[in-house]
Amino acid sequence: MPRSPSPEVRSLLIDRAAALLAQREPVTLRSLVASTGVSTMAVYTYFEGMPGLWGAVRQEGFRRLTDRVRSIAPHRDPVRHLASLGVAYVEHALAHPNLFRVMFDASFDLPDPVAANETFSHLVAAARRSIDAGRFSLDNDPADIAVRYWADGHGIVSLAVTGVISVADLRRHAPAMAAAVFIDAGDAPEQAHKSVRLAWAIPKRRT
Amino acid sequence: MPRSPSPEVRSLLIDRAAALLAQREPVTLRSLVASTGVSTMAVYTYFEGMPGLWGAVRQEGFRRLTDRVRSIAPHRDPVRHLASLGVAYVEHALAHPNLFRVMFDASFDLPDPVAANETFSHLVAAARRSIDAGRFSLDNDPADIAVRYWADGHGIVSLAVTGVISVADLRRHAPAMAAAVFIDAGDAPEQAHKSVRLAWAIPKRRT
DNA sequence: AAACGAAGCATAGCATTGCTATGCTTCGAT
DNA sequence: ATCGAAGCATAGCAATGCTATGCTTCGTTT
Repeated sequence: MPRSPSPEVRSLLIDRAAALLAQREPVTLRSLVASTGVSTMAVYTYFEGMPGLWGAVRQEGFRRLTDRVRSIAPHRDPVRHLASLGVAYVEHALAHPNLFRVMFDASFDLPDPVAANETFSHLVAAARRSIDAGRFSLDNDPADIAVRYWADGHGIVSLAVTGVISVADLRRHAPAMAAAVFIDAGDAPEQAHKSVRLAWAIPKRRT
Repeated sequence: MPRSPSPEVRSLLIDRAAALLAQREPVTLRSLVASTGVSTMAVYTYFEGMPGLWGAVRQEGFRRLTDRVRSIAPHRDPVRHLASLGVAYVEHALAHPNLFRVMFDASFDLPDPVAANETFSHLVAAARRSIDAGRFSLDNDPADIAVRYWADGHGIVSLAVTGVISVADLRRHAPAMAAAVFIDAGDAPEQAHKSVRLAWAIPKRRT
């Protein structure tokens, strides 16, 4: 049998790619392996080439987002919890803007729909709890609310990450937009605004 | 004095880049000039390199969007007009998905904030008319409504273009999301839904 | 009208990119 | 102890964006 592959090398390369990305340095085959001790062939052994590496980096981005989302303790106010998920999404994108771009870079033909699924399922679950708690109307499909809420946050974040609007505008508009989605889902305006305000007031991680 | 530069070559290259993009073929320096009769140096004469070309392609994308937006005759119902602008945005992105991606590709350090301004000003104007007509609350800032409406549409379109959601889901959610923004701005729910429904019912251009 | 010269731009060659070919090394199975 | 499949280092390939160089063009000048 062969020499066993070391998962360490794999995550080493992914981490280095993420680091280069964060430093705004070009992520090339040779810059990746530089100062890692491994040769360029490792990228082909573990990722079958650069596109495969990008796919892995993308998954890593979703994994970090998922970690962040999982770290949010469910709140007794399900709408506040849902709002907190949106905060996590925004903070993740602002903390890792280049990683965020790679995550949604459509130049991959591998749509990799699984990567985002866990995050999405958290949204759906929170939406369902909000319905069950009587905050959202019973005729809502939790998945529909989740899609709209996601699209909502994704849009304002994307515009900020691409520089079309400022981060200050993002922070100004995002809470109001979230509240609008919740109100549209049937929540009472005052309750929606309160839940959103509390969710956004929590101090954010810098990671 | 020199040989005068020909704007024809400039737009020829931009159009060819857009065409390659639409055909999902790689846009490289040499593939650009192939079968155009000009040499690779033309790209440096007119665009100072590939990044400059990408910037020009991006502007071209916004120019086409602006053309589409300008072609929308103002409606006596200002909210319906505003909704139609959103429809144009969605149809533009679906008709030219790769161009849409380049338009919002943040790998350019040139934010080129002017490019999107005309489209944005149309949104602001329609929002202002909606306020003046009494459809939206007087305490709204038209620019705020415009930003939120844009972010709203941009988000759902981006998720569709990157393959996270289907185009069918896009068409299902986009009208409801638009209506939610309008209702949040103060419009009566029934009127908002009616204006949106009529705007989306108009047959779309294929361009 | 003839000469000048600045700018367009065609050709050729450069460093860097992702990738492949090749062979050495490692290490579990027999 | 031997074999062989897999890891992986080295070297070299075509393609990329870019630069250097010089020819061509054509408005300006006298």
